[in-house]
Amino acid sequence: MTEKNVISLEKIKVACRDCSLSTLCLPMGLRPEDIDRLDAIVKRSRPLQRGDNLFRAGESFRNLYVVKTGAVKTFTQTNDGDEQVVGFHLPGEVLGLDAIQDGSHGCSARALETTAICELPFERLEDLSANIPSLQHQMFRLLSKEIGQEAEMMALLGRSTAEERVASFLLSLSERFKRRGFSATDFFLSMSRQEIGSYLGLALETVSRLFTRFQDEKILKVERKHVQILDVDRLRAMVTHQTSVEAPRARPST
Amino acid sequence: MTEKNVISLEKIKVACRDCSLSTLCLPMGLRPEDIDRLDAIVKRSRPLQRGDNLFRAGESFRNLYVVKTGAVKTFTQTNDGDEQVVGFHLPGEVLGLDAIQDGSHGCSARALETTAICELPFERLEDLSANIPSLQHQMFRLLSKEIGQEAEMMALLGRSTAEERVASFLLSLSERFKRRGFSATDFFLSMSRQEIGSYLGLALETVSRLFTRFQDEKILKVERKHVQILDVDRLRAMVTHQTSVEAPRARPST
DNA sequence: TCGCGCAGTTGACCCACGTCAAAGTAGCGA
DNA sequence: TCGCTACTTTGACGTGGGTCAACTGCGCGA
Repeated sequence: MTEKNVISLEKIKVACRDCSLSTLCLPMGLRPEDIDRLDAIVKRSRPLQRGDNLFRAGESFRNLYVVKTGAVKTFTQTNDGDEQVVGFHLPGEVLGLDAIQDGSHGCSARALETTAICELPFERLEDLSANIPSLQHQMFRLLSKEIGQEAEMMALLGRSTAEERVASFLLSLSERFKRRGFSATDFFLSMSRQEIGSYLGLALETVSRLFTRFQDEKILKVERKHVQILDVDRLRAMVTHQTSVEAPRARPST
Repeated sequence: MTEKNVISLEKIKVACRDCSLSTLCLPMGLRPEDIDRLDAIVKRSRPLQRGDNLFRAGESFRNLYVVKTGAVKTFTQTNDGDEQVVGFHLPGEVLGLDAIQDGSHGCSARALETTAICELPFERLEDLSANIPSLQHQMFRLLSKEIGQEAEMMALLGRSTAEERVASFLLSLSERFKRRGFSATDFFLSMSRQEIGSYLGLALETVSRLFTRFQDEKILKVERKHVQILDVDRLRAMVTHQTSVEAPRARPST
């Protein structure tokens, strides 16, 4: 409606082959002609505004969604009414994978800021996968990666202190921003302390206190949503309970 | 080596089409001729004894594994040395799904009791999937199901009290045994208190205390590994923080 | 059959974090 | 510009469950 939206609409109409996310997203590792076949089934709709739902828990499953720009949270409702954040999704990350199983979404997804989305009709994606071996392989990898990441998160929630959880969360964001070409040490949080706490299994006050403490200890500079990481090494050092398999010789001789 | 093992060896050589797990396992929903094609790539090796490793973290990924009889735990090492249990796997459940992504196993798998395994060479499974649409679909569902279950577990670890975790664990085992044709209310735990605690993010003492308390409250009868559930409804009532989406109208009017 | 060792139980203690409360602050609509 | 609301910070307090320690008892091997 505003001029800004018109500009966004132009921007999001980029084909997969020209998209800056192609090394992170589904097309990763596909041949150019296969990327075009994938591109042909992708729908690119109007961007979501902060607070808009992408889908709701219980809705029937038709599409996978990829974040193109912006950020999305996924969440469920607990029996006592309040929401449980299940994940945060940055550009290039896929949503809806848990819904393939029973044909309906197990969680809701809502934009944390203005967000552009690519929509992938799953039935057509399945057809295409059966015809493009490397796409099928890529799909399996994608699903497998999600399983591995969730297992890591389970380990974090099961074993770690509040300090480790917050440190781990910040490092995860930092690395994901970096891979997307943003600063690894200076970024804005699009989610509230409440949402971070819900995701990490902590009270929002605990998250706030840790941000303050990290700032006092010159590890971070925090001003509301704006975070600067001043000492990555000390953050890394906090994450001791992390599963030790995936990062062998992380610190060569330090 | 003993006569028992010889008998087991006979038993495990059952083809998929004759296997009692076929409604739980990968062949679910496949046409008989496709089941036979799947069966042709399945390897059935000698059973594992308690404590034997099926695979170790870091080993290169070749196969998916399905538990045929027995039970397996998957686990990682934490940086401070001790083990973190990631999952327990009963007959019909698939292991190794997280390894598809980067070609090596992110966790180790060890038999909790004498266990028979079906081995599925993943490359051949991929080829077959590309040729049998319903198998590809089944693979996607399988991976998706794992994602959904892990998300549920994350919610449990993030929000719940020790009581809820133990109740939830017992209900999960109960339902899984029931689907496999065993008693839902009378079963043996093949894992130690330590392992249960590690899985649930609790100290082993806390697990023990809760078993004792549930017994005092006539909800359970526990004698070491032998558990009898006396009052399922009260166990269910404890699991209040569970995500409310997947079980609508669980208690119609009660 | 005995004795060792490990799994499980139980008790005592205490601390990390949740809860409750209140004050400060940014952002937004009228 | 003001004032409302939602978010964040900070403090005070209580407690669930972790930790340490001692005891019990089953199961296995000699």
